[in-house]
Amino acid sequence: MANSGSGDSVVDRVVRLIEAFPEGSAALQLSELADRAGLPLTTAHRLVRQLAGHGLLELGSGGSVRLGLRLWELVNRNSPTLALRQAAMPLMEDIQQVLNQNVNLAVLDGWDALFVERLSRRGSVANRAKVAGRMPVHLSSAGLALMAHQPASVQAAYLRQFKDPADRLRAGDLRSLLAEAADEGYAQLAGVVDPDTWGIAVPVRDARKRTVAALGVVVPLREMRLQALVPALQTAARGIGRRLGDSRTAAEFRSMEDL
Amino acid sequence: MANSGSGDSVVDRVVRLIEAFPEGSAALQLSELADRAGLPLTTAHRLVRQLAGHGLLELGSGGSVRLGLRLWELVNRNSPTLALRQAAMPLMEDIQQVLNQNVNLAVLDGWDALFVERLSRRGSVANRAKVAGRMPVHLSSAGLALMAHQPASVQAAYLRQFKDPADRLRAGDLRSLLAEAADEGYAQLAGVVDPDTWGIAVPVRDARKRTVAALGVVVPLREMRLQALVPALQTAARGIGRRLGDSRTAAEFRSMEDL
DNA sequence: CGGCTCTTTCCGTTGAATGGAATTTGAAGC
DNA sequence: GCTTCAAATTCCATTCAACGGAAAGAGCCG
Repeated sequence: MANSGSGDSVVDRVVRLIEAFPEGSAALQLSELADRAGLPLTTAHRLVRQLAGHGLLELGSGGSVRLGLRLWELVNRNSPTLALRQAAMPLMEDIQQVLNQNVNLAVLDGWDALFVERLSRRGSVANRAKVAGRMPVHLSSAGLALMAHQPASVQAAYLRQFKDPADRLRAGDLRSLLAEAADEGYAQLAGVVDPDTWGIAVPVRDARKRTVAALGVVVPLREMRLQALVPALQTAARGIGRRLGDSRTAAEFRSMEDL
Repeated sequence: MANSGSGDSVVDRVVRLIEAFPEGSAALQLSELADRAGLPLTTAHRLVRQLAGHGLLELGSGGSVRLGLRLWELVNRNSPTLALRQAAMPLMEDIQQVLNQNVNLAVLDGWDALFVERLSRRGSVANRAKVAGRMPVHLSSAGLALMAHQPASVQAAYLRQFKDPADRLRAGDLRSLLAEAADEGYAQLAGVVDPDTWGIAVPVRDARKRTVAALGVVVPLREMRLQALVPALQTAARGIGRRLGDSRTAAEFRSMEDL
């Protein structure tokens, strides 16, 4: 064989290599990495060495590989969420101080809510819904808040997913959940991660009224007081939207290419 | 011509492309990106499209390119600094609450301090020393604290840089600064960014006593009270080191390959 | 509308990427 | 200390994916 026995380009392989790291893993053995990326050991070895040469990966002793500090730096000094996070941070801190609850900020990516920032309840150690974590739209209040305010075409495409026989029921439920969230201006959902918590989220709109993010809190069931939470969140969300106004964030969602 | 007219591999080019984004830029024109990366327009175009296909880059309307959400996700859910930041976060919050000052956490990368986390003074808006920002070792208290506790070989290599005629003076100054920092157990430096602020940083050591990070604060000159700050920082730094104990962070610094 | 700039497609050329085989390294077991 | 086994690493002949100049398309502005 020669250039790529299978039908994928070098770029494809590099991407697969980076994607092959399982969530939260510190380091991987080269052979395991090759395996996970579906690459011949030799090829993986060559690519890893090249990437490590640029600092995007780092080689530990004994063939262990992990993401490089340089890559972290490049992405984080320039992340697509930077403007959003900068706009949101002060207001998220306000929420955290006033309500003393876990606060989070998510954007829509495909059919998931992707959490881009979070602040923990003071004193809490629990670390659910980590930064850079995902939750399916229908399993998170943030996801529902985001989807409820998407253009009709996106919602339709989303709901089409659930047209499968077994899920028939779900589609109806979801549709009304979304409608309700759209009407009320917030989404709520009994905690899926933890049965004793409740999630509430509101949409964050930019100057052009497009929903670019969701601002949410996770509260213990017994401390749940919608009357207090929702207005606070909505006020903060508007504040974020305003600060977002000038900077050209856009946060274009990748919509249905994924299928 | 054929495969790579110049002498660089596909991987090299992809890396150059990602590195070509200037700090904090939202989006770049394709042609400008090609220019900055030193790639023929056609080649840049092809690579960008491939990367965008995987979500590592995103294409805006009109040929604008920026880093993709997917890349941000992959790197941040799995960053090499994750363990360090998780260990440090609660104690950084303590410092922030107790002292009410800007707190930051840095690691050594080459001859720079790379800031991996920061908390702002309550109510402050100033956003200096951003996350993923760099400061040369000799211009930051964090850098000095880190370098002061590196093995002798690393320090020697570092100081060798300043052996150039013009910098002759500096080498001596630096050497004594480092020695002092090592003796005292903390480093201080009059604000370089802002003339009215002062930086103080202490080393964070892991279970094997290796200095893996620096914990620092930036305080207004008039609020400078070493007696109060240093012990608080040192206590927190020890706490971080302890929490780091089991998780295998290592944070191997890339030392002198850079020259 | 014509001139300009930037993006995108086309396509023949060719050397960089490839991966099986062989070798080395290193850790665990006897 | 010696053997075994699994891993990383080096070697190298083969060949197709990457390359990039040229040309075509897309916007934009005066």
